[in-house]
Amino acid sequence: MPATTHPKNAPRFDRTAAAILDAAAHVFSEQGTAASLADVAAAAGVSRATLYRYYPNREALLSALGAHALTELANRLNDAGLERATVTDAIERLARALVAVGDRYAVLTSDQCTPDKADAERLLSAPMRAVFQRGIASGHLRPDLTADVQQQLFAGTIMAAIKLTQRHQLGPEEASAAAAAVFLDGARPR
Amino acid sequence: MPATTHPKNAPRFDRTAAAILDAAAHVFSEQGTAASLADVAAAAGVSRATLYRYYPNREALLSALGAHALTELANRLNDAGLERATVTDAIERLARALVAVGDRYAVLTSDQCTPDKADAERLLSAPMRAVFQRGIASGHLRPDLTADVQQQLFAGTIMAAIKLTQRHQLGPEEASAAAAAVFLDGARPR
DNA sequence: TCTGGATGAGACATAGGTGTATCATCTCGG
DNA sequence: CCGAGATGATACACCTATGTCTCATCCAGA
Repeated sequence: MPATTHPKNAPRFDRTAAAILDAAAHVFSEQGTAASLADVAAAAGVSRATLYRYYPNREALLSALGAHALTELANRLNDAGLERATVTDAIERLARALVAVGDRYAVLTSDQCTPDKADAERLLSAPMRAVFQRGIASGHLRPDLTADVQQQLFAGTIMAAIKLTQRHQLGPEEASAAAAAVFLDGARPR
Repeated sequence: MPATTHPKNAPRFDRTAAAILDAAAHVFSEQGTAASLADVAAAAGVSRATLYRYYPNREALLSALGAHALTELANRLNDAGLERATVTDAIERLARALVAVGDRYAVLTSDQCTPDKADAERLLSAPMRAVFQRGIASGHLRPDLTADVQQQLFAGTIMAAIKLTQRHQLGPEEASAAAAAVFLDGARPR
């Protein structure tokens, strides 16, 4: 029973909850997480009172949104089978997954609004770090830079790719491919 | 007469103005541009009333800060002599300049607070774009990605480098070097 | 030393967001 | 068809930040 979609026949409660969450993702990614909850409610086609019935305060909404983003991303990373793939492949899949999810949740990374920091570490940071560490150990990634540093630089490239998609300069596919290509091989032709 | 430093013998007016601007850069880069002006005043060692005497409202302060960042960056880019250098050298100098200035003004990029968009274009975007366009034309940069796209990806790498310095994981020198190295040659060893 | 400009402290009105509560209305499922 | 739960509209108190104003004080330069 996939909970990722929002079927019409789902209980009304779940549907409005999801609608609010979607609206929050949309509004926050455009105006920043400081946007008024009134705007979120309006974007969800719901009164302000209803929003507060589902999420008693801003923190709860932000936290729920973070949890939603986290599980969606974790699912994609699971499906990607990072540990069974080449380091190169793993990084390309990582790029695809992060860009696909990130264009709606990128704002959440700047504000520390992770529902549970341990979950984020376990579901995101750890698998990613594993890829970079494996890459360095196997000689597929440069040994002169820490796994952590390379991960940060990769993240920066991904954020740029997300911006490119948000400005409609590139589709998600091309953007993630460009990011992975430049990160792996550089902007200089071989 | 370099205006970049704040000499003790400068008129008191200029000194406090600069102190407020410095404090604003510091506070905003830590708490985001939505931080309270009371916090900025406190960080500047100045009363709230005084801050308002110098900058009548938040927008004026933000605008002045943007102008300050812009001129500082423009000076560095001028000194870098980008057009007289190799594309590779130009990119490395670009990285150094952006990281050196950016760790205090990075916040300003997310919020559109540029004093004058035309100035930003003329002083920053244009020189940078020139480097990337020249690189593609001369075969020093990959031809399969637009100059604009490569510039965005480079910017993302720079933002990551700035974060690395802010977290004290790397010094500004190492961070900009790492960013330039990965951007130019990729994370994969040759 | 004297004085004018700069400052700090604080009061003040305003605006906007937040979270709570109430009540009438709607709507969907049994 | 009917009723319980969901919703919308609205009012409310509260808080925080903003921008303005006044007045006493301070300090540097003439």
